Amino acid sequence: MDCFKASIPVLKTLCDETRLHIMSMLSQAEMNACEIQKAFCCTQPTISYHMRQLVENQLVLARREGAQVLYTVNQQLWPSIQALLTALCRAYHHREECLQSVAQGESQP
Amino acid sequence: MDCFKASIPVLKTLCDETRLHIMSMLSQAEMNACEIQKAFCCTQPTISYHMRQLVENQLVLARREGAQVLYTVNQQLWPSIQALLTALCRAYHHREECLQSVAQGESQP
DNA sequence: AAACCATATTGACAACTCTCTATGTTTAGA
DNA sequence: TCTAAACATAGAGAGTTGTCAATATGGTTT
Repeated sequence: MDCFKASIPVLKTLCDETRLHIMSMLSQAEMNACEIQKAFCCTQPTISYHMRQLVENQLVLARREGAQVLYTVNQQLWPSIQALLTALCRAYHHREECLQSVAQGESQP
Repeated sequence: MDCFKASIPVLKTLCDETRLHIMSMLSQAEMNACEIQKAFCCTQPTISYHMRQLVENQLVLARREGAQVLYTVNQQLWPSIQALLTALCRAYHHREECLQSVAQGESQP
């Protein structure tokens, strides 16, 4: 009940499309902000802003290496997060399929 | 990657303290909006607004019974959600304990 | 029908979020 | 030491969110 309150900052951080995309990129490989930015059509300060959110809320770890900062997902949290995201997307797509079937006049399985 | 995009509406819905509290109440028992409201110090329209978000985003199911509307958590999604919330809170509290230990000059386990 | 209870909708407003431009800081190499 | 690359910060503006008071709707009971 009151316990769940502690998870709000993480949920707030996750529910942005850009940050979610960054998370999925970082789950594949360690990257610096410059590489990350190339996947988006937004400015460098915007990416910097999102990286700050992700790091401050423990979703991503950062380590300096020379002039760059290398980012990785926090492996302590990522498996649980990924599990939920996968479940949500599965549920979503299942529902879409059902709606389509209905629209086409098929009977639902 | 692109899949996760579908989960954003659900995450946005979850990341509000009031709605999260409502979810945890509904996970214990079916309730109507009136009962839910008693647990909060906000107006009826505000609860109505939150219930709409929860229902529209499939987190909660609603069924009319006479004058009232009875709400339940969507059991298809709740287990995955609860698992993440629990994991996040566990991680959070573990971190808090560590910070406390450091503050007290103890050695971390 | 009238009064009442439960819920929904509308419009307004303060607070917050995300994005940008402009500028600052840090590090590496010429 | 100068320059360039990578990243951070500050301030401003548009859009979104959560809340409220006022009002409307739907169902029940008298």
